[in-house]
Formats: sequence, C-alpha cells, structure tokens
Amino acid sequence: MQDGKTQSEWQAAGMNEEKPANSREKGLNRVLHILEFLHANQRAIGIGELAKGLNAPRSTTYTLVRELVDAGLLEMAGDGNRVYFGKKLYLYGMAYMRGNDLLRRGRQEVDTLSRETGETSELCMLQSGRYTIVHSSPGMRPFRISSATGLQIPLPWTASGRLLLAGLERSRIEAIITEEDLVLPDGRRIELDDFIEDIAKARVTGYCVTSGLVDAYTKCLAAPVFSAPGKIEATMCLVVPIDTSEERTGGLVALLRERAARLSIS
Amino acid sequence: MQDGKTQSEWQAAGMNEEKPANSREKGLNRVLHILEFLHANQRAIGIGELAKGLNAPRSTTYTLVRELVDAGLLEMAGDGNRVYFGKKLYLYGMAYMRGNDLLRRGRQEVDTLSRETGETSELCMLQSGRYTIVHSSPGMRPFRISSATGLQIPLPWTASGRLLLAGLERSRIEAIITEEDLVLPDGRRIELDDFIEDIAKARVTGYCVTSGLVDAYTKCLAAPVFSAPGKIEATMCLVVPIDTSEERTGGLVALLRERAARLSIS
DNA sequence: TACATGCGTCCCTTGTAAGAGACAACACCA
DNA sequence: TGGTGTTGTCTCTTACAAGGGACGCATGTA
Repeated sequence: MQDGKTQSEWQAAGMNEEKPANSREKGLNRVLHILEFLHANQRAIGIGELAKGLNAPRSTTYTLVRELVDAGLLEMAGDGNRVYFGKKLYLYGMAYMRGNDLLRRGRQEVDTLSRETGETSELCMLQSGRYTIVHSSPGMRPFRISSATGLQIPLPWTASGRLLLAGLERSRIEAIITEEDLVLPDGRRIELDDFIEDIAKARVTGYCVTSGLVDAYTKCLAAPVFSAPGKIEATMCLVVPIDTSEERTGGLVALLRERAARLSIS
Repeated sequence: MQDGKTQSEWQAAGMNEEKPANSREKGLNRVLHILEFLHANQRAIGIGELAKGLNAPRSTTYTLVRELVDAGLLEMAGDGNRVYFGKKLYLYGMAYMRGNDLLRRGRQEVDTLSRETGETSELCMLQSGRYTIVHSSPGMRPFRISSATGLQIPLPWTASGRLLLAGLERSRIEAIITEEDLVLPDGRRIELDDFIEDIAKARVTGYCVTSGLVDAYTKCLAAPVFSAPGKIEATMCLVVPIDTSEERTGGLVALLRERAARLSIS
C-alpha cells in the first residue's frame, strides 16, 4: 500500500519520545497520550479524531476510551461522541492539592496578591521540562492579561523560567531546552548563552524581570519559592503592562519577593 | 515506623469487581486500582504496601509506579519511597473544572452560600454509584462540620442521596444500593422500602431534609440541581446542627432551593 | 444513484507486557 | 549471630491485549 505515511507532524504537543519503531504500544502509554492530547487541546475530542491525532489504531482507541470512561477518568461530552476529562480526575486533582501545602498556600497567596495589586498573578512550577502555570488569578485591568491554568510555555519565554532553572548546571539546562524553545512567538531568537547568563543573574539577585517576550505589551516579574535552602520549587509572578513605571515595578517586585519568601518552606 | 496502623482490613475502598480468577490483570486496570487506592487512603503510600493492598505482584507494581511517576501522574512523596498523586492529575483536574460550567458555577454558589449562612455547604454528585462531595465550604461555627472534597458516602446516609436517585426506577436503585449501604455508621439499618419512599417524596417536594443519619449531631438539607428538565445532575446541600429551629431550617431550605435552581441549566 | 468518509463493533493473530521468582542489600530484633 | 522482614532490580515465560482489518450503518456531495 504505498504508505505515503501521513507524516503530518502537527503532533499533539510535546510528545518527544524516541520512537523505537511503529511497533505495538502499551495500553498505558496510549492512555497517557490520550490524557496529554486532551490537555493540549483543552476541549472534548471525538474518538476518531483522537485516534488520528495520536496515530493510534481506531479499535484500540475505542477500547481504551471505553475503559477510561467506565473508570470515570474520562466522560463523554454533551453531544455524544466526544470525550474529555472526567470527574475522577478532578477528585484526584483536588486530593493532590489537599496533600500539597505549597500548592494550597500558593494559591491563596496568588489570589491575595492579585487582589491587592490588581495585576494578574501566577504560581508557576517546572513540569516535564516546561514552565507550567499552576494557578493564576486574573487581576482587574480592563483588558485582562489572562492565561489558563495548566498552560505550558517554553522556559526561555518567561521570567519564571529563568528562576526555575537557577541552580541547575549548564548541561542539565541544555538538556531541557530545545532549539524551538529559544524562538519567541514573534520569531526573534534568544541566544542560549544569554539565557544562561540571565539565569545566573536571576539566581544572584533573587528575582527576575522580563519585558515583551511572550508578547509586546507585557512585563513579567517573578520571584522564587524555595522548598529547601537553595532548591527552587516554584515561582510567583506578576504580569503587568510593559509601560508600568520603574517605581511601581520596583514596588511590585519587593512585594512579590516578600510573598514568595513567605511561601517558602522554612 | 510502627504507627499502630493496623492496616488489617481497611480494604481498598469500593473495589467490587467480579474476580474471574486470579488470572493476569491488564496494566491499565492495575493503574486504575492504584489511583483508587491512593484516593481511598488520602496519603502517600509505599510501593510495597501498595502491592500488598491491591494483591498485585510486586514486580508489576514497581514497573507501573515508575511509569506513572515518569508521566507525572504520581509523585514520589518526601521521604523517598512513598507515592501519591502528581501534578499532572492536578492539572487535568483543573482542566475538567474549567470545561464544566456546572462545577465551576456550583463551587461559587457553594462558597457564597456558606459565607452568607455561616453553615457548611456542599456540592454533591453521583459518582460510580456513590454520593460524592465534589466541593465543600466549611462554614463558620466554632466546631466545624467539615468533610473533605472527594469523600464518598453511601447514598442512603444522606439527604442528597435521596435526591440524586429521584427519577430512577426502583430496579435501577436496587442495583446501585448494596446491603451495607443501608447500615448507618451507628449500626442502625434503613429499610430499602423506606428509602425508596423517601426518594419519591423528595422528588415531589423538590428538596430533602434528613436528621442524625451520618452522625447524631447534624441535620442535612439538600436541593436538586438540574442539567435538563427532570434530570438531576447534582445537589447543593447544607449541613447544620440538629437542633436548628424549624424556622431557620425552613428559611435555609428556601434559600438553598433558590440557589440550586439558579445553578440549574435553563 | 453511486461514492466517499465518518462512526461503532466485531473477530483473529501475534508480539509483548504481566507476573513468578530469584537476587542482593539493608534494616530490625532476639 | 542468625532469623525475619523489608526494598529495589533483573530474568524469562506465556497468557493475553494491541492492532489489522472487515463489517454494517449512518452521513454528506457529486
């Protein structure tokens, strides 16, 4: 059959496995990919589409989805033949939160901070080599700078990214950052050396500010949250308009650092 | 170490599968059981203990746990050889919440209601045949009547349970309710017929009040949330001291019903 | 009316993952 | 000291799940 091999590499998301071949895949892996795919697309997906998106055989996909639905990890979405995350995942997620002091307290701090400053505030962590917004609170500007929880962004695009990598050796950092990560949404390219220098600087100063990276209108202020002396577990950050005055920025950074410190485990 | 902890037979929650034999089990099923087990115990568990608790072979358990940890669904807990839910599950859970209007709005209503009344308020749903607290907000009494999110309770023990089953035929109800579900924590037994009668009554009146069922000190008020005309998708409920006056109870029920109605899809 | 493209279910084959069990390393207690 | 309990890794076998593919039934569109 001449498989022109639907190359199609639009590929679900960062699914950067080595592919030993197109051999059979373990059911569990398929499941993990399904979950990632749903997370990447943030919407209910038809089973056929799912199979296509993951290059998974249809029959297998049907079976797995049925099992997951029965288990409550997935739910059939309203119109009938689409699936999305299920209640069980929500319950497990809440259990995770309850068991995780840092996250629980972090969410509160973020909400408080955003209420006090009126700016968008976020709690971020490193998750499978990417910057992940774990919680965000929208702020009160007429045009909100909002971003969804769970959104994953290349580390070099953000101030938090620079802090989250502080403390790792160069080789580790190189292993994490891909070539594409260094290219900003507008096409500009960040030099790896500059980035690593930024990281070192952030490590020393204990905070980080970036301007106009992800988009041209915002500045990003970040401060580290420590889980142990020297170990940065998360960051708190504020996203403010790029034309925010020096004074105000300075004040916000100070406030941010104080709150982040409060969050850190003593 | 030996924290008393007679782990004897606190058995892994409602894992009521038929066991066709002790034949091989699919990896995915093992995984689902692992997640359920963690959810039931609400704490980090050692891998060996996990294997024992699920009657799973140790080698398999090690393999699966490693895979799940790599995937971020589980995380190694602080001390080293215990596992609990991971960040990914939290992120998926939040995605579920974002995609689910009822849940999102319901959480708000519950928080508001509990702030306004000072009583513990909850949003409940049917989940795999059990009453599940999907969100709860503690109230402000000196002795809080609190219950964790995700807690699952036999349907006959609660007012919400009576509403959640309204609209099902008797046979369906019988299929869902087990013999043990009918026995209250204090040993008393609810007659199935009485229970079904309660359900019918709740269906007609549009609310339900139970007294001293789960414990001797509380009353439980519940009102239905509809996802479609006639289809009860969830309930909102209030947990109040059992000696709350008739007047106040009446007022709270009225308020509760109004808020639950507001939540219902038009 | 044909032809395509979607869905959901089924059956059969075969590659492989689940599992038994042996292993070394550690901890505990008598 | 040896006995009894962990924990984590590795091997090899075979029962069984993943996957190919065909089916029937809906769509839509030429």
